[in-house]
Amino acid sequence: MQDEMSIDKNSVIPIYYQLAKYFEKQIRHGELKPGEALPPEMEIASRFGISRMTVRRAISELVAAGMVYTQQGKGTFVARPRLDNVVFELSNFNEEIKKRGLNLQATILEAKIVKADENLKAKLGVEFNTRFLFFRIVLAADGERLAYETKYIIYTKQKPILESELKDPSLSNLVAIHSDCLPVSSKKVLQASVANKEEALILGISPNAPVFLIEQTIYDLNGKPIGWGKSIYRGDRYKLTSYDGWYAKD
Amino acid sequence: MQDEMSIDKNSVIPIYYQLAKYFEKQIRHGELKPGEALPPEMEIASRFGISRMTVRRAISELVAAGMVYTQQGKGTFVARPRLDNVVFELSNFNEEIKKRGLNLQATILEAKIVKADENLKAKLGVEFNTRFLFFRIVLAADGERLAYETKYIIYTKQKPILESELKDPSLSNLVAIHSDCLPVSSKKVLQASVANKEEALILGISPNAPVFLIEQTIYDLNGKPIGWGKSIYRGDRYKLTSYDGWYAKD
DNA sequence: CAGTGGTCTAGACCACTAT
DNA sequence: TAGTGGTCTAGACCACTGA
Repeated sequence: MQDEMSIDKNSVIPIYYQLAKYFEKQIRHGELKPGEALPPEMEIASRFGISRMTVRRAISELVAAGMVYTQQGKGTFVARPRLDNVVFELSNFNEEIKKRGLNLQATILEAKIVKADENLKAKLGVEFNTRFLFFRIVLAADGERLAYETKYIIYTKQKPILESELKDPSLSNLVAIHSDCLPVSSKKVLQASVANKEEALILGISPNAPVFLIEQTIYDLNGKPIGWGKSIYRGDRYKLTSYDGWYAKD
Repeated sequence: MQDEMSIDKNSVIPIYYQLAKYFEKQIRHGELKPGEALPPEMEIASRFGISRMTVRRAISELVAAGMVYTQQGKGTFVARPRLDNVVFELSNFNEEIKKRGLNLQATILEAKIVKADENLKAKLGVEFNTRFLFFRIVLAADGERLAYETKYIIYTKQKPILESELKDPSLSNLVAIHSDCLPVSSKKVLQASVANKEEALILGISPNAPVFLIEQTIYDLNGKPIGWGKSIYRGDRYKLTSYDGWYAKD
């Protein structure tokens, strides 16, 4: 029982962090198995000679990581990893490309100010005459065209539009710059689809080739839609990956 | 200035929770804008007549929600909502269908014990003679076939396989039941694809119709793969939705 | 009832930031 | 140097659980 040696109270590393890592290691090594209880908080505190609040801080880290759960009046128990929550992360396109060391290129096909038409009115529920910044861009990495994006952004300020702004395909930034609205939430819908003729031509793939279709709507503080976009990603060049359970993060 | 009225110290609702909601409301109503500072912790504590630790607990809730961030030595500031992290959640297929009030049906097409072939050996890196439980199922809702799944699960126990077990298409449960390994992490890769002839026939769609293809690998504590599965979802019946930013959760 | 986790206090010292 | 957030303590009382 050299538990106490695992915690250095004079270290620059916080005690709660050392303690959390100590239990995390026990769990990862199988010394504490799912369903088993951790020692009571007071026992941990006295065993390591630290305060109960510090123990609780450590446990709250493990709770946040999904490795343990607490039950009032009963104790703290090792959780069973949940692997059935499918969470796919698609990092920002720009960042993703740059991370791979590729040369990102954004080509603006069209950019203009438009008034809401029937289609947009239905999608966003805006008044008929609302003005929008509309543009279409193609994203390419090392000369290969990968994505085609069509976007509408509410346009309330009179600020001129800089070409460089359009090359960062982040809807929320553009909304922040060109409207008085503050974008606070966003809904995206991802579908599997096949390229139509226009998309196939623009992306240099054959019609009916598989693509990801992402529709994004951006909302302000009041839940009012203030931007809409559609993105087509080449299915043969793009994958979404999801890691869950107790991923390592040491 | 009736701030103090917003906190009821005798309520059953914890003070830190009331305080967090108080600031959340200020932020949502635009009284505190992105970039602006919250009052110093000590000032909040004395203004509401509570302890600084309780204030910190409240702020940590807001930090976890992504609504504020702290900077040591400077202060606590309202965050700008991040809307560019695309995170698609696909809840467990069973739960999703049941939530919609549909009648879920799982049909087992095939189920047997197999030894690892070259393909599986390459994918999972296991020894040649490892035995696997192999099965294929079709998932349908109200008579309509929606998904087709092929799964391999390491089979170390001699337990008989119950038909009902196979009807819950959760890989991790099956691994837990039929192997000595503890599944702790999972990797899933989602692709846009088109149905091949076999898949089209089984799902009752036309060949080359768009589908989601999800490959899942399950790992044990040591990072050793202990299960693999491939799922085909009808693209015309399945969408993934992502909400981010400051979503409401009152 | 004893034992557990949940909340809260009133201090303390520290590291970091700005002036 | 003054002001901020980060960590930690040694208590306290509460709500919930199970024997």
